[in-house]
Amino acid sequence: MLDLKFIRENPEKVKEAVKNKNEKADIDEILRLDKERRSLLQQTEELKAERNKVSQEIGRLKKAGENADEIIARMKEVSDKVKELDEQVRNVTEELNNLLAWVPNIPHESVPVGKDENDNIEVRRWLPEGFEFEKKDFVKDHLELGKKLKILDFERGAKISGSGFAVYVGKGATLERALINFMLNYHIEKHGYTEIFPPFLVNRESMYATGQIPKLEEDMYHANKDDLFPIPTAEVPVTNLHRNEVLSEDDLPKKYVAYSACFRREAGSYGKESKGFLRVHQFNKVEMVKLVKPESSYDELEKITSDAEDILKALNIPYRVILLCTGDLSFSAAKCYDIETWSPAEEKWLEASSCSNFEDFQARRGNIKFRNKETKKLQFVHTLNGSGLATSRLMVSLLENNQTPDGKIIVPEPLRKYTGFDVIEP
RNA sequence: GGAGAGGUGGCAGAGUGGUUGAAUGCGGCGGUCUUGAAAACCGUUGAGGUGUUACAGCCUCCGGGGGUUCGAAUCCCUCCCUCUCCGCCA
Repeated sequence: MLDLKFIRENPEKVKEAVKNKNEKADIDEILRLDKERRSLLQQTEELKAERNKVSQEIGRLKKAGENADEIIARMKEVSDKVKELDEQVRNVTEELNNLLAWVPNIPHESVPVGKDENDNIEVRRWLPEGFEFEKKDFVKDHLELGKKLKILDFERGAKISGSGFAVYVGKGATLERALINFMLNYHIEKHGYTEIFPPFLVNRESMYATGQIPKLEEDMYHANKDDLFPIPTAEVPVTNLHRNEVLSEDDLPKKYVAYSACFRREAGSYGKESKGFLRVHQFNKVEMVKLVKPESSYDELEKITSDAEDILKALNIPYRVILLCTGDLSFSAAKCYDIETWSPAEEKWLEASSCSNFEDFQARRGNIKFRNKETKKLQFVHTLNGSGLATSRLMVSLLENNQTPDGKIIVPEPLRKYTGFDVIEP
């Protein structure tokens, strides 16, 4: 959520952000409601001030045993009027908040203005030694590999749950688990994150705070009876750990890493991009979340991105880092890097990580503050998160890049102590 | 699922209709003392909104929402949450 005061004072900036992000929040209507609300507020507050004053006077009169019937009758009228105005204020405020919930965060000045993913900018790429883009004859895609090696079973996933659900079998399951453990331990030991194992179901307030609601509500699963949402990412429960809290400045930055399954309806997305692991309704992800002081959030964004990259370097997987343009930037983010890994079979880059700075957008929605030692004032923290990383797309690159001409998969060295085997063969 | 207790400021904890935005303690901040620190002592210390060049002023907030009343932390309704005991259960 943006500060209403900021919108009031910088309507053009906000409108530009809405336009550049391909959103459609009605800023003029917000300004109109804001004006109306403040005017109503002024009227009620004046009446309330009078009521408070006279009510005290009534108290004094009664204590002195004097008659106050006449004043009480007059105050009854004032009170009724206040009630009427309060009702109006309530309605206008609700309408205002509903609109405000649809105003996206403003992109950082370093974010290129653009329409869609075609305007994103590649900032760097990293390739293993001796890597070649040219497709080799023996290369199979992850579906074929998964089937031949009996480690992935999408047919049975579809049977028991529906399309877009994977079953990991045997060494495939072990490899998945190894990846998760490897990534968690790496971030804990080498990057100093604190591990969180969060609930996978969260309430509506949590979904609102991180910005999934209202805009993306249709993409979320929902347990109707209890109004709980299966999390689309561990970002939601972990960022919400400190919702409605005042943190000490000494506690910042907070650095958390969490494994979770992630659940997404992916409503309306189908076609080419959806085969096998490229788009699934449930996948595993190790997520990093940081709560930091505002002045350091952009340095922290670079760090969180490089923390994610370290995993890929350790696993020797080719990747590139993309700076998203305004049109491709998510609703809540001010700046975001995507990390894409190479799929030799698809011959394209697959998004495996997204590292974002939300500045105080989520913190304002979730009311996450800290006490600034210097100014002694309360201030919103800045929140960031980055996938470190999502296993599904990573698994595609991992299998495809480590396959041998005779159809085996060589397990990357760092994973072996977690898998207990070096190779997967038919 | 059943029975009971409770949700008050950063924390603990008083307060049951009229100068209570809220006693007291802890914590925080500032100071005195000290070579320095601790202890002790003194002072100070909630948030949001509106408004102002800046102050001031005013309004709201005692889990959320609604109601009664001239006036609500205090009374009523409703929802949520936490804890204890019992039951069921991976």
